[in-house]
Amino acid sequence: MALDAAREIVVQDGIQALSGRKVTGRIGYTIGTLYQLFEDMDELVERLNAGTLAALHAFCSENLETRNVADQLKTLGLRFTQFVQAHPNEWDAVMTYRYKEDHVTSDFYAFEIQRLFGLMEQTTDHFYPDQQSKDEQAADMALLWSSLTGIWGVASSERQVGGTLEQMIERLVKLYIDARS
Amino acid sequence: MALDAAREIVVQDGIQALSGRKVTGRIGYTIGTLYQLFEDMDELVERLNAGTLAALHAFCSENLETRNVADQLKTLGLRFTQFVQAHPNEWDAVMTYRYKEDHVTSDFYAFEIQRLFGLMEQTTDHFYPDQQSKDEQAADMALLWSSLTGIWGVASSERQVGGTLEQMIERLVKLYIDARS
DNA sequence: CAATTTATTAATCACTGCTCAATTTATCTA
DNA sequence: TAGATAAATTGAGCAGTGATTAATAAATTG
Repeated sequence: MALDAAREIVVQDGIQALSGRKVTGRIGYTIGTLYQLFEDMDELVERLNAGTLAALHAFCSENLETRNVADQLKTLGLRFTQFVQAHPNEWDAVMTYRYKEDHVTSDFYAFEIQRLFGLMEQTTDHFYPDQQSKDEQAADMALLWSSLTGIWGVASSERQVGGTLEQMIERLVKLYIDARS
Repeated sequence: MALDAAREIVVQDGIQALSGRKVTGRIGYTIGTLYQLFEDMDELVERLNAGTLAALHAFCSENLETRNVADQLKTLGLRFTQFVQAHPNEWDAVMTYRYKEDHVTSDFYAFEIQRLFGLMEQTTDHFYPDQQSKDEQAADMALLWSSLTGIWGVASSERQVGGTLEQMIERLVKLYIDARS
């Protein structure tokens, strides 16, 4: 219930509008109860964001393997764009929420990130045929993921430098394919 | 005085530790005075961050043109790394501070961003010889800048996926050069 | 000197995350 | 069923936050 309410608030008004009292108020409880459920707000948001990443993975991975290999990465980029545009505030929460200084990433969150990396690796395997180039691939995937998130940051700051989110992601994918083909 | 004090706080304890009362307390004033100087905290932080961007530009641009053209972009990437590592909290403030919903970017801030873009264009001009490819270049610069910021985000989340900041930026620059050569 | 303008204060408001003793509700046992 | 134990829930309270504003203090005028 708490997580559902939290997601509702984020979807409607963004992560900035999320507060513990709003969450509990929405489900007919008071603030104290929330801290029986979660250690702190960080944990609540981390669970919320893990759910968003799971939804992104589900959306990106459906029927992906049926496509021809060459276009899989482009499809992945396009689907990422579509998901983020369909869930702007939830994605904003994933990208911009700042955890406390001493926060350590939970396993369930790391799992979702890992799963997304796996999806990217799966679509780029043909660029890295031999086994010893797997480190190269991992580094490239990290680069692609970094760029993806960076592009979102710039594209969502409205100043419209560099074109739309879709255009920029398309450009990134093409740049990568040009360099690795 | 206020901006200096604010920078001190950010340098020492990070943007999360910045508050209006801390700033004014440090210079022997009280909170009310701060709102005579700045409309709100957004304006204070924006001026602070503009100063950081100006310092980055100064550091990146010195003696850059004396180097051979082919290595200028690599140098730029390396200097970015050095600056960010030397000023982690100030750069974190630039990257992670979230302005209010209705905040519009000030001219002095846009100027600093534009100046950095100019520096990048200057080092990549040889990839875009004819005039009609200038739009391509602008889009590529936005992509590079986006990726740079994204890399910082991933590299600074300590989980050390994808290597160090320096390694990832080097990889980005190489990828770009590979694709555009 | 007196009037006016400017600078500064500190109380106040509505929030936030978080804690914890007290209370209520639910479950289990004799 | 009655009583004891356990679990769930409350809400006041703390220490902060950004922002406002009437009152006060200081500086600058004519």
